[in-house]
Amino acid sequence: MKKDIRQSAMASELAGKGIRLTRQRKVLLEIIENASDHLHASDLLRLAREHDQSIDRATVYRTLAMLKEHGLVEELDLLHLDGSEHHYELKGSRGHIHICCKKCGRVVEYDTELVTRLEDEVRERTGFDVDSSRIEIAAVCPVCLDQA
Amino acid sequence: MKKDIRQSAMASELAGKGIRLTRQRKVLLEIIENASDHLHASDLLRLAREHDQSIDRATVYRTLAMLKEHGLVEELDLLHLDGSEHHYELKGSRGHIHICCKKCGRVVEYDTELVTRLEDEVRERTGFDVDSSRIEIAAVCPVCLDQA
DNA sequence: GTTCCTGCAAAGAGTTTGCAGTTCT
DNA sequence: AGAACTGCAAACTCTTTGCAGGAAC
Repeated sequence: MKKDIRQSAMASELAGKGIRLTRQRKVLLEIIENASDHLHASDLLRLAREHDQSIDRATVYRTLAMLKEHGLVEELDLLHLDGSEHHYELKGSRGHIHICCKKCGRVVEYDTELVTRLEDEVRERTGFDVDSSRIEIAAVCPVCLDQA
Repeated sequence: MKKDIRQSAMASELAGKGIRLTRQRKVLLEIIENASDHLHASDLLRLAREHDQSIDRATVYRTLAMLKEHGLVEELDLLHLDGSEHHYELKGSRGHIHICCKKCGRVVEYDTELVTRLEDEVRERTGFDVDSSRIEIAAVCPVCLDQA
């Protein structure tokens, strides 16, 4: 019993704004929702084409831009440790950090209450109305440390 | 009495590594050291050409890459709120946060002990050897808030 | 004098856009 | 029916590279 993409949080969010759920977008949303990694546009295009050969690069970029604009995905660049493409992930409620290994390229996520603390402190001390934050750390992972 | 660029921290750091201080690099280093803003490559090129018309784009990119490699400048992208160019700033000892106003594009820096706390926590809890961190916050500044 | 660095020009990655036709609601 | 969306192809922005000559140490 496969989950219908039309019932996902993303899709209903979009439906409410009069945004059409096309065949191509169904494929893309499904991939993004089930992705374990941080995809970039070319990953997404490749995966999408496994389902539908005709999906175009432009559609992928336009869909990502649309999702970003509606606050459903977040753009990362992971410190450009792996080329200069942008990576995308579902926007979650809790703020988290991306830790990128400079040697092997592995990216792990880390949750901490300090992110919220930081945002609160900025809000209080600077008067800026904080919308979102992006925290990326360049490091060397334990596995690579052992090999050094 | 103008400060000699050869005595700057950056220049002596480079001299120690056998890196040549060319006419072009003197101009670029001086601009970067005195910059109040976060420059991007095209800013830097434009400013450099006011001093020396013949400086080439490629030299600017190569110099920035060299400085980054030697840990003298840091690359930022400021959440791509203002196009997709990379911004650069002198690498300071203390970690700081960049807060970017989504309306007017203004970028302010904010220092807090929480950055160090965060890095320490990541080190302890994940076993990653933290090298550097980049924290960027999208927000609306007080001035723009008033106008809303 | 040798090695490193430069300008030039061309290529490369990643992304965006205009347009004519198609699909969604 | 009408607006929104798509594929295609071309354009565009930012950045990198090969090469032959020039400058720093």
